[in-house]
Amino acid sequence: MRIGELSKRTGVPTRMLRYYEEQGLITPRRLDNGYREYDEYLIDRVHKIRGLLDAGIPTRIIGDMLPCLNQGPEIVVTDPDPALREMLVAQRDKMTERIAFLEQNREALTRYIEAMDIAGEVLHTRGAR
DNA sequence: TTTCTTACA
DNA sequence: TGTAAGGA
Repeated sequence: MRIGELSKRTGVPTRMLRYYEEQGLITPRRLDNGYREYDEYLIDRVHKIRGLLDAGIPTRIIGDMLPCLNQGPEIVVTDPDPALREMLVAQRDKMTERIAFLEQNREALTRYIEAMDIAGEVLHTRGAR
């Protein structure tokens, strides 16, 4: 498929798909006319990239992680890189902090929504509109 | 019509 | 990221 279809199927703007390519995150083939040709599996890859990006992980590290993403639960590491390991541990810790932060905000939202519902109940009780 | 590259906001 | 230019 070409970039337009991949964009529709992943919800990622073509602009970003070209950017990911620039960063070495995806490498589509080229058609004779120079158009990019993407394989089906890249849809999943783009989704994973989005997930990591949304989690706040820089594209540079995502590039290092990519080989792990394509493998299932049984990850096979051929060349253990101590430096990369350090980066990933640091990223994981940041992610943990982020999750805790999000949980707090989720609770705050829940409380506010409840307050709104209560206010709504009052209006109904009064028969107001 | 869709995509391409480059470049600016 | 969005958008514009100038082609194919």
